[in-house]
Amino acid sequence: MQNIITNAMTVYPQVARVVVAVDCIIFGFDGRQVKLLLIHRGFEPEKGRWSLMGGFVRGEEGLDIAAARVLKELTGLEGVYMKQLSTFGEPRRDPVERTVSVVYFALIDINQYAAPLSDRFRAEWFTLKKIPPLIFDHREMVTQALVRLRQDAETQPVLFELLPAKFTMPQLQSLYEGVFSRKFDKRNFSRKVLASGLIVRTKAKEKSGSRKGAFLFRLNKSRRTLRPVFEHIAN
Amino acid sequence: MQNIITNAMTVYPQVARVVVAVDCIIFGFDGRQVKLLLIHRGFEPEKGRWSLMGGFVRGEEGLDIAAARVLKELTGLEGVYMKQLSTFGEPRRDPVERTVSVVYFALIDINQYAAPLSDRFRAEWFTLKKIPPLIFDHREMVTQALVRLRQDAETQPVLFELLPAKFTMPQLQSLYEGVFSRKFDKRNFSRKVLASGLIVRTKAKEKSGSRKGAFLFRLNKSRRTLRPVFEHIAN
DNA sequence: ATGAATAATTGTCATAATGACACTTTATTT
DNA sequence: AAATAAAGTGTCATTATGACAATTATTCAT
Repeated sequence: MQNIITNAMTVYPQVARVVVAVDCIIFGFDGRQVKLLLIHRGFEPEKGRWSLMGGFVRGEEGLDIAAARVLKELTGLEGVYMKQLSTFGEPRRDPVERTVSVVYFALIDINQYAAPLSDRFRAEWFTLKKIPPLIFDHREMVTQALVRLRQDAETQPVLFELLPAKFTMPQLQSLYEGVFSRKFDKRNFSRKVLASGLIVRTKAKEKSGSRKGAFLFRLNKSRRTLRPVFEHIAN
Repeated sequence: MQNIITNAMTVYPQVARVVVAVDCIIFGFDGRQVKLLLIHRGFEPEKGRWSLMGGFVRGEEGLDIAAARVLKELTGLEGVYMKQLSTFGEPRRDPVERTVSVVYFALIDINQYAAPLSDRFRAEWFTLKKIPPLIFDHREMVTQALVRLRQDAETQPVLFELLPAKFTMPQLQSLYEGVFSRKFDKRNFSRKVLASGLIVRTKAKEKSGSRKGAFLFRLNKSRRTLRPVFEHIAN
């Protein structure tokens, strides 16, 4: 494997070169609440303060790859599907040196990923209402991610990423309520979700957390977008 | 004004530094069709081929600022509101040197901005169906921008950015049809748009392009999102 | 065994939004 | 005055929505 920049290659003259970083925002759902994963930053400046999972992009590494690597290194999480959110590049956002940061975000089912997070990593989950002060512009990143998450969730069935393969209707509703910070009527909620044809009821029941037990649902194999696609101007 | 990186400042050791660029995608509407603005690239490699408006971010310059400057330099356009789309950073996307490009996009009313584009710039408008081959990954950037534009237009009244202050109902419908690449029923279309309360009919008529003439509409002063916000899961 | 307690599940009705559909109006041109 | 071209407008059947509360299934306590 060779270095991509060899002596023979032309390079753009007179152009500033800067450090490029990635930051990862991981939202999780534990069946009750939507949470955000944070770590204690491991190096100066701001060492020890709460931070998103971030790191520098390496020479021969694409952005998506870098984000996956950084997440793995700092939390042990692997195979998490992350989407690019936005890029932050104010000249002084990082006091050490100009750093442009590409932000990724993902949704996961906390219970599914509980194991890797355990010991050697100092990552912790925070509910959205109790996010501690974060370094740099990380708080702004999270705010933007939430806006985007809600926007996406309005038009696409993305929130199912946060659930286990089988889930109950009350869990699904809590999830939506958590993400949108509001309550829904349970009769209307289930009517609407079922009408979408996206989920199917199984025969099994989940029997913890309630005396009666709740039926488990799963995603319909033939996943589609909710309603052929939402268009406020249609036909 | 000082340089932000002084000798006294610590810098991150062992970290790769790369060129950061911005590329601008400008969508326009001329009353009939949605179009894309392109220029002949002015430097090697790929000099002379069609390209988005791009340039390098300077040392002390934020990303938004850089995008506005680059657009101005290459097209003369000023005061265009651009939104960040996404960042492209595959290691070999630019064959000269690794370059991470932050992509911005905007919507404008072509007629309003006709003047600045005129002579000394070699920018040209292309209909979406006749986009020529573009350099690097610019075609992919445009594709993503269109997806995003449609997504945004489904939930927010963004398309009005593409229209002059006063516009006719048939123009508005053409715009939506152009962006979504489909036809709408004019009765249902106007019913729906009017029901949103977003636009108001004026007494004036636009009398070119039709014998009868068409009433002019304007945006309602009290702009809101179309319907309090679209939620596929609500209440 | 019985009853109390807890959370899940389910239905109605009035109103609003949607989609399919075609004729009338207005002003110009011939 | 008639033809033409595009703009403007109405109905109806179907579906989606939002507001609303009683019933069911199970466990726990007595």
